[in-house]
Amino acid sequence: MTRKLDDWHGCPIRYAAAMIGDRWKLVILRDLALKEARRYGDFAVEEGVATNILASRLLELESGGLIDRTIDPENGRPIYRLTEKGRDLVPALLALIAWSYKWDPKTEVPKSFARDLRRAPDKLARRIMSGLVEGTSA
Amino acid sequence: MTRKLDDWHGCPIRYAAAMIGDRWKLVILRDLALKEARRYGDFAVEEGVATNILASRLLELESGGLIDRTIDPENGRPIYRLTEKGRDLVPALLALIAWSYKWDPKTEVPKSFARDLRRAPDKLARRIMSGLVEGTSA
DNA sequence: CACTTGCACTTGCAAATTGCAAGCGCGAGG
DNA sequence: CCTCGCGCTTGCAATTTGCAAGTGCAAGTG
Repeated sequence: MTRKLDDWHGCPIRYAAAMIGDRWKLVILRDLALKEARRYGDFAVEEGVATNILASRLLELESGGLIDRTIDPENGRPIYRLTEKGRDLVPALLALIAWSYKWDPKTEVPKSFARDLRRAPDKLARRIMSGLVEGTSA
Repeated sequence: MTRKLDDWHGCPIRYAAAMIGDRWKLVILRDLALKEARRYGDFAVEEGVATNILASRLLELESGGLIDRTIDPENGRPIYRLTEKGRDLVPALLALIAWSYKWDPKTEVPKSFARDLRRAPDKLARRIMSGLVEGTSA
């Protein structure tokens, strides 16, 4: 986003910050990982992103290797998907969800989801991640 | 950071995005959680934050309840610490570290740390978190 | 085939945020 | 007192953001 973010390698948190340290990116990843969003118009709908920002974030995520943009042969329109690198963020996203569940007094995380998350986070993560691999959608 | 971030409650990822969805905040939290940074001048040193940005991020983290600013009676200068809410982010930070370890080709995460992280992440998280509770520093 | 529609962006511009450099206040040390 | 270091604050230029409107294109309609 600013000059030489390329240099933000090395330190793991700095690397993660460069890759996903932006509220729109987190929201887009959420939509891809947990809401089955695949099309441009599906992202950050509730939050109301400006379309130019959305476009630039998608580009950054793509060039960071977190998402993959392909064209749907059925209608010529783009389809966005998480790459393996992007899918690997699921455990981190779940950790954030667990945190928000605990600390956001207005949280909307369903109790059942929170329970699964607490009892067997790895299992839940694997289930979500495998559900995201090619062709297992919808 | 922009208008009505107060409304970013409810959805857990959106909440987390509002709280820590910013590269400087992640870096500051890293310094507090993993590098024993406590003073204004200790934060994001390698990354070179502008001091005005640092000041505003510290304020935001404080008003979000993630950190706590107190005055050191010894010398009248501020000391920053993670609150319980802030400490609870450690597992999420570790998940990000694990991810960066895997995907950053230039990662500087020590192998031994990565091994602990893989073998017993919860244990590592607990160790770090308990090391951060009042008075256990230095 | 011309015409409209829906989707995926792109563009222009004003407003907000960022980064940089310099300045300020204060407690400790000399 | 005077100076120094630390923890910010301020001013200002450069970017980035958000909003609104526009463009290109494929598919549907008559």
